[in-house]
Amino acid sequence: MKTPDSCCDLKTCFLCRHSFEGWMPLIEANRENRRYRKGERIFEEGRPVQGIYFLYSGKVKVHKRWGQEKELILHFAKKGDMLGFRGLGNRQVYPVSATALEPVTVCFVNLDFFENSLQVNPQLTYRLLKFYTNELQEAEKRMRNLAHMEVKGRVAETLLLLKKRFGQNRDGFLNITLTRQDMASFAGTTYETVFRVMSDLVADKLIKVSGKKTGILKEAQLLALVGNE
Amino acid sequence: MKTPDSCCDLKTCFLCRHSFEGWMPLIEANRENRRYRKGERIFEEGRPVQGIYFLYSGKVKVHKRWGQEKELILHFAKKGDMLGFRGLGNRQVYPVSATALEPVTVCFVNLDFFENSLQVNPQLTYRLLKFYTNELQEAEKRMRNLAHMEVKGRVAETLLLLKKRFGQNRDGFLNITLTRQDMASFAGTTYETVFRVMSDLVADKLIKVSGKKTGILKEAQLLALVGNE
DNA sequence: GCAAAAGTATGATTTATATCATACTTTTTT
DNA sequence: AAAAAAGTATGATATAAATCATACTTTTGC
Repeated sequence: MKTPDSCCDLKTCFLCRHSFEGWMPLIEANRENRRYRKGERIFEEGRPVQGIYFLYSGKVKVHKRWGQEKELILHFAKKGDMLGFRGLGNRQVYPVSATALEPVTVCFVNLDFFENSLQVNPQLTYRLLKFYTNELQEAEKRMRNLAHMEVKGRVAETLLLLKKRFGQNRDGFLNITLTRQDMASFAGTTYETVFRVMSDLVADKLIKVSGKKTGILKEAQLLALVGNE
Repeated sequence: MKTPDSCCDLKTCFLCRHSFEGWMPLIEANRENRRYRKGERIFEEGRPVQGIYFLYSGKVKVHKRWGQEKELILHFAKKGDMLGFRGLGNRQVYPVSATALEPVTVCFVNLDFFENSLQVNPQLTYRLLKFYTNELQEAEKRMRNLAHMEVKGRVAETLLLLKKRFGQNRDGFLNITLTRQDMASFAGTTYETVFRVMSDLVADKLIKVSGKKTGILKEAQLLALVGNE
């Protein structure tokens, strides 16, 4: 059942990296491995916070609902990322959902244990604080972009972010395949518009598309579309 | 020079509230009172982070540039609020600017001292972490709204937020007056559109406007415009 | 393995909202 | 106190992007 990189080694996750040595046995005692199939919810917006998840394999989207129909994807998570930390605030419900984009394995620790870990490991709290600051900066930058940048720029930005986060393989395709709908939900637009913008980008040879794979050809020119940061 | 509520009393600010007793003399030694006139910059996006500010009087807008012309206002700060904390991340530059909307007094502590305070006061770090979590939740909620909510809803939401943050006086007017441009920059739209939407709201008797004062008449109906959260 | 559901591709149409233009008023600066 | 700058008010026009409509393809569930 346990494969080397789909299970906690007590060394790589954020919690383990920033807790003091003596705390490890407790982490080991409190962690729990979980698996999810593609499309499965890891946690759901509005539900009470259960705990924090550390992603060991597979990719996950973190998203927030609007009405019945629409959603905004806030984050694409990969191996090594933390999930559920957005729920640590005063309201003890998840403000977002997380859904597996592929088969996923996580290490789960419940909220009480995580809170205890914070109390006992000041460095963990401090590191997490720094992490949050960066998240907040990112969020507010994207917020401004949603308010003022036009769709083409936002799609270009999305592609660049995907390359940065997931990289491209030797064929020059992104190491992640998303539906147009997910691309749209991240860029804050509709899937038809994503389709049109990407057609333009293909025509201009800034990107290539083959089936559901997308590759970035001219990063600099995409960056130019994003404009002044 | 020192008036009772425009100067640090070593009790009310976030730093003082969450530091242990013995740390107070150091805070006292390291704090610095500063004043700004209306329209003056407290700190500027892109500049190296100097430190953290605690607002003692006056109102402040926190905003982020887009290109030459446009900006998005992220936050309206008032007495008791912290400023500059968005700059605590890895990049040691302010990701936003802060501008006084009225005459302002702040208590300033430099970055090194604030970082030391975090190291020495785990409870301060923990409290700040909780604070950030809530900020991140707020930011991501607004992000989703900018992506999917229509302008009328965003303006309604802005008015409700202003009431919640600043309250209304006995005449039923908000305790803050903003230019249409600032309203627009917060709602992520143009000042002409804000004007039109507010005209509608006045016509429907949901709000009242007198000169530059705005009052909310029917909160429930404004909330309905915002729609499902 | 087949049916149902989800996703893709595209053109036509509509609509919300930005932009432009202009006149007037208030505030700030000198 | 006068001049300049910033903000307000409003209508006309333009446009980016959403919505609608339809056909086709791929994936998923039973």
